[in-house]
Amino acid sequence: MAKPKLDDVARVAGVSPTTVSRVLNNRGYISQATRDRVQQAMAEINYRPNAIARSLQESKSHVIGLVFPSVANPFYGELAFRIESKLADHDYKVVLCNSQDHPETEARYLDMLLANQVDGVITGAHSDVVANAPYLAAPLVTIDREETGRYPNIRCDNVDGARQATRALLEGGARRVVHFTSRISDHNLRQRGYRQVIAEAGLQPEVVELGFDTPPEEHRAHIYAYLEQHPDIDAVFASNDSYATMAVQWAYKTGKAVPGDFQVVGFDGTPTVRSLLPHLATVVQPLDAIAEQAVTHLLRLIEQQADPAACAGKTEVLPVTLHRGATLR
Amino acid sequence: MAKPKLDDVARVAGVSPTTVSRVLNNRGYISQATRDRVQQAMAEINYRPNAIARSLQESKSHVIGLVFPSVANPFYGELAFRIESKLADHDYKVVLCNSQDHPETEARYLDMLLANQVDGVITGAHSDVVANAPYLAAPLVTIDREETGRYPNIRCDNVDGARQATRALLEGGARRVVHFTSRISDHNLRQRGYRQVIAEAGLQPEVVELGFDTPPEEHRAHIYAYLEQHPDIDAVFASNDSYATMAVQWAYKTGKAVPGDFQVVGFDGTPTVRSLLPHLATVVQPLDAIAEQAVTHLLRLIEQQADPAACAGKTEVLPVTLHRGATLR
DNA sequence: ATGAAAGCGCTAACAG
DNA sequence: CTGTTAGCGCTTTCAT
Repeated sequence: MAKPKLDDVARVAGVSPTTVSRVLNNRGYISQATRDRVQQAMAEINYRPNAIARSLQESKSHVIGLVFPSVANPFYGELAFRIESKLADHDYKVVLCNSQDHPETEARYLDMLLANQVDGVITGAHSDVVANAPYLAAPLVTIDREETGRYPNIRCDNVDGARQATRALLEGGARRVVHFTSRISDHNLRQRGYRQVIAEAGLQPEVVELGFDTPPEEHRAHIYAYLEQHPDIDAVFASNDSYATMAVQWAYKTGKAVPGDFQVVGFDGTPTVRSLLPHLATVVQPLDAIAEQAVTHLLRLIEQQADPAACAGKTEVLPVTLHRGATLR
Repeated sequence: MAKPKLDDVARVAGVSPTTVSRVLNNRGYISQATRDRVQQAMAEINYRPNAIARSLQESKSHVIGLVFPSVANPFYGELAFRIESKLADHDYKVVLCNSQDHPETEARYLDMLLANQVDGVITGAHSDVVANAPYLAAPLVTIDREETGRYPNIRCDNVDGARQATRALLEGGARRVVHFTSRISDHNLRQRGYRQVIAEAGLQPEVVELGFDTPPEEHRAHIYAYLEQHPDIDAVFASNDSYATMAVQWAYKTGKAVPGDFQVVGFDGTPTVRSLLPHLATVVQPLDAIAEQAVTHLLRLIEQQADPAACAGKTEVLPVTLHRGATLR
């Protein structure tokens, strides 16, 4: 037989649909007797309310869209896990979207999410489509981006992290520190921190761009080749732990002593990477705080219907910590 | 102003809602002139169909529930990424659920998903709630479980992987191979493969249970303590790469030569781990094939309304490959 | 080729 | 305390 609906419960219990709805939502006055009869009827026919019909009625889906480059990347995987868990505590579901940093993919996902009447969106995508979309129908919070002036942004203190990392390398005696990054940009805050400290030390910055959507093995080849060609580089500050690990592996392969001859610091420091590679020095992002803030901000926007314009450019910058591991002198 | 609805388009275009619906879905006959007028009206008021209303009407949500222990774990993160991408190609959305292997959490998620009228469920959860639920309203496919007899299961060849790993350790000269696993069980196929090869070699199996929902650092402590107390262990077969890495780290710390004095093989071999730790020997699961099969099976169940009973116990066992790395002699 | 009316499953006025 | 009625936004008979 077909799925029982509210009307079926009403019929079995011998009451009106309204009454059933009332006991379901615990609204209004109902006699204990009726309540019991209704509940019994529900149990009897194994009734489950249809959330879609409800959503249509209240024009609220209780769904949040999560747009990330890819949860295959532990940084986003960890974040997605935390965000989903926290949202679940508030009875929100999460629709997962892996944009792979393709602008068109991102745009398609955004469209899809809006068509699905999501109550909000959290995005950590790199491309600019989502974060620069004109004001959306749903509240949106971005993670780890430069300010857009449009949507709130939650991120760690990238400049400070980069400064700490670079300074630590110099204090360890590095004379030539290269910075590997995905994309060169003046807005890139990790790059900015690196450049600051390098300049303060009277050195020349050396930033190598590895590209976003190229496969990991190309990054590796690029890193190896660069280090090969510049043998007097004695330190690497990488904009993520994957690049950092590749640099360390190159050093091992080449027979360089780490951190004796060659120091490395990465960025992100997810639990996954720190457990797998405890010796890797890295700037640790406060994943939990980021997730917490993103969720809190979004829910505030959704629930108290805070004025989006007011929260527009709001940014939350969370502190990082340097994990010194054993690739730093 | 409020979101434009289909009726608004109809009014602007000077036609009936039915006609608008027709051009929207490309159904029935409509004159080119009308079609154009309607499309223009849509563009004019920036109309987007409401997917929720549609879902209610067609009683089909185009949503798949994905229940995993946690996408913070690269194995599930990678799988989630692939599954979501493949489902997106077929216009299905994914609702993400991290059950953390808590049976009650899993049960709650399942309830939620059914209330939300998902068209199907894919689960890789360890606990038995989902996989042993009585026949559900929606098709369900499980990943990496023993057969339930109820739902189709997609998995890699755990027995073969374990056999290959254990055999490789023995061929490398190991005399005492311990197996670290999450949970001891006769149904555990990796354990079974290990025991088979150990028995064939006339040795005693040695299986250590580390527990599922304990934090990683407890696993590490447990592994270190066990190895400390049994100094003549010269090889480890771990049921995942996290345990394997811990064993390797213990060996480094203790000054044992790897693989000279101490060999290690893990399991899973996700791209993440292989990139971070290329030297770790591990049984590589065919992630892409697993995702592909899971999606294909599920869509088949959903779309051609294949008889669930027919597909019930169906299992798909995919081949693994041993990555020898450098922790294996 | 187009429209009127009914209904997907539920909730919210408004009565009583 | 409970029921009647209308409607969320869309699709779908059934007419015309």
